Amino acid sequence: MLLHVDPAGDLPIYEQIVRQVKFAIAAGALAAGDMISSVRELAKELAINPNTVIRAYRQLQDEEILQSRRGTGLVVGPAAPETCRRQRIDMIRARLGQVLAEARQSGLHDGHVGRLIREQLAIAFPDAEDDASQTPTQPEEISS
Amino acid sequence: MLLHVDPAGDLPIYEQIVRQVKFAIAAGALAAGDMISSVRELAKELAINPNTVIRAYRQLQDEEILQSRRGTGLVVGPAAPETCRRQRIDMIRARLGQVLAEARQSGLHDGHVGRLIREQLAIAFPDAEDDASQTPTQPEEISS
Amino acid sequence: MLLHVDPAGDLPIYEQIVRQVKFAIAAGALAAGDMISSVRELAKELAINPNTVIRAYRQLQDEEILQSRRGTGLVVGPAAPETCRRQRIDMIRARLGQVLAEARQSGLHDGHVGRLIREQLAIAFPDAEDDASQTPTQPEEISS
Amino acid sequence: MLLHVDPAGDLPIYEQIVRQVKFAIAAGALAAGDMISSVRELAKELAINPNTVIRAYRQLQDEEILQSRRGTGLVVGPAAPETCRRQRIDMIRARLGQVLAEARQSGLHDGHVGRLIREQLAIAFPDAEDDASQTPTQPEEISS
DNA sequence: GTGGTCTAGACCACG
DNA sequence: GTGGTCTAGACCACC
Repeated sequence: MLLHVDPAGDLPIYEQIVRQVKFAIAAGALAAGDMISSVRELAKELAINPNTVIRAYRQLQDEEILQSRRGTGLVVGPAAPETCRRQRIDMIRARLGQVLAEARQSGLHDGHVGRLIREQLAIAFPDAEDDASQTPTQPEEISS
Repeated sequence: MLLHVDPAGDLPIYEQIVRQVKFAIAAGALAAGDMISSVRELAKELAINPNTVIRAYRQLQDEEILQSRRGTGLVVGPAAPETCRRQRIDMIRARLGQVLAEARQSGLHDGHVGRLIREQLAIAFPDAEDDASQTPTQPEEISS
Repeated sequence: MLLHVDPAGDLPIYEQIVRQVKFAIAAGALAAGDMISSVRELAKELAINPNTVIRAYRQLQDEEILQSRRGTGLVVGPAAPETCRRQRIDMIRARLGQVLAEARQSGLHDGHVGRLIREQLAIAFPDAEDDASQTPTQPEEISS
Repeated sequence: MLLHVDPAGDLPIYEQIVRQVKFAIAAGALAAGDMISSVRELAKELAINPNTVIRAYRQLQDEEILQSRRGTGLVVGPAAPETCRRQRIDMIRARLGQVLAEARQSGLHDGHVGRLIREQLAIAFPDAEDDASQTPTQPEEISS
């Protein structure tokens, strides 16, 4: 399992693990029934304490993303792929909603927000031919 | 000053105050030179610990958004409106960038993201005629 | 908060805490909005490690039984009483179903099972006038 | 031998085997002197580790439910049927006592509990005309 | 004072 | 080998 954590990030390490496992499942890198890295393995790989991994795995079990096979290890649950794909959408939607609501609350006009979105979209998805804004907008200054 | 605080929210209370004051200034609800609620007043109004208000005001002073006027109280600094407007843009831009980066990392295609953006934009800015996507997009289902 | 744990019991200590808190809420000893013993307090009271209490409290938070008020402590969530009362019923129902199913699977006749039930019922509810069943009780709804 | 094991269940696999063998003997499906599946056979049939079967069989030998017949395999011991029938009663009694005690501890009234019992009884023993209790049965000995 | 995160290490049951 | 529980103690942010 190829995952990476940043001990100095704003999210707790265990949360970073939880999210990355979910992303891996959502993206299909882990399928239902697959075994996941053992606690000790992952702890060594990430150079963190096993308890931190245990905590992440436990949360995933509580959400029924992982299932414990006693004495054997943890496997991806049957409903996990669908759950993870759904959660991913919901999370993005919620966070988009938050930031847009804040944008409005702070007095920003829709025009400004649209420009900001196109700008960031172009950074995040450079390969896509600017899909949300196929109008020939000249890259004007984005000011207050 | 009409601000509202959620003690169960994900952000610290003092941070919520800081942001809302900045938003109020950016939106023009508070102008340079205006006086701001006293610590005791605001603490009572929001039913929170005065120390929390003090901490928020102190941070605003450190950023030169507020200025102490001896014997009178705190007033909005002369450069505050411009500062707040600039910060607001930077913040929205940064958060948009974050959420879009995560969307990509989680394996979402640009098409999905575009739909989600238009969806949330329509919620946050219901009056604007859907500005970031002036193409005649059919309102298809947004699924996985 | 009057709770008691048995470190030698079959259930983990943290689980015992979780259940007893739920029982206390279901029974009305703790109402929505009430603050709960602090982690350190309870840990000292029960002579166990604070981490064990934290784990129990965290699980209760995950189930939205408790809510965290940053810097203040944990309070009983608004929906907790109803949730706990419902869970209590569901748990008893499930365990009854299990043991009865096992009784049948092991070849026990309904007559035997009936006798065992009356016997244990008389022990658990000695004050109730005999077993709860030979009266022609109208089959009302089984609710909270 | 028709037994079934759930690797994700709450009981250890070896315990599940032990119980099911005992149940089969108590119910008469296995009689004294009958041979039992070999370790390898059962392990293959259940798709589990032979060590797990060994552990289950060993426990059954320790309880003198099974006896080793040199060069032949394991057979059901002479006293096994009676032992299993007795244990079955004791187990059901104990578990009933537990769940009823918990019901009381959680603040449930005897009326609720009575209803729950009748409800689950009707599910577990659908053929018996309602619950076994409203007949004035003389409290005979509870034997096999 | 409060909860929250992380580390370190012991001990156990299970397969 | 696997996960699970518990202890001990450090450090942090928040109120």
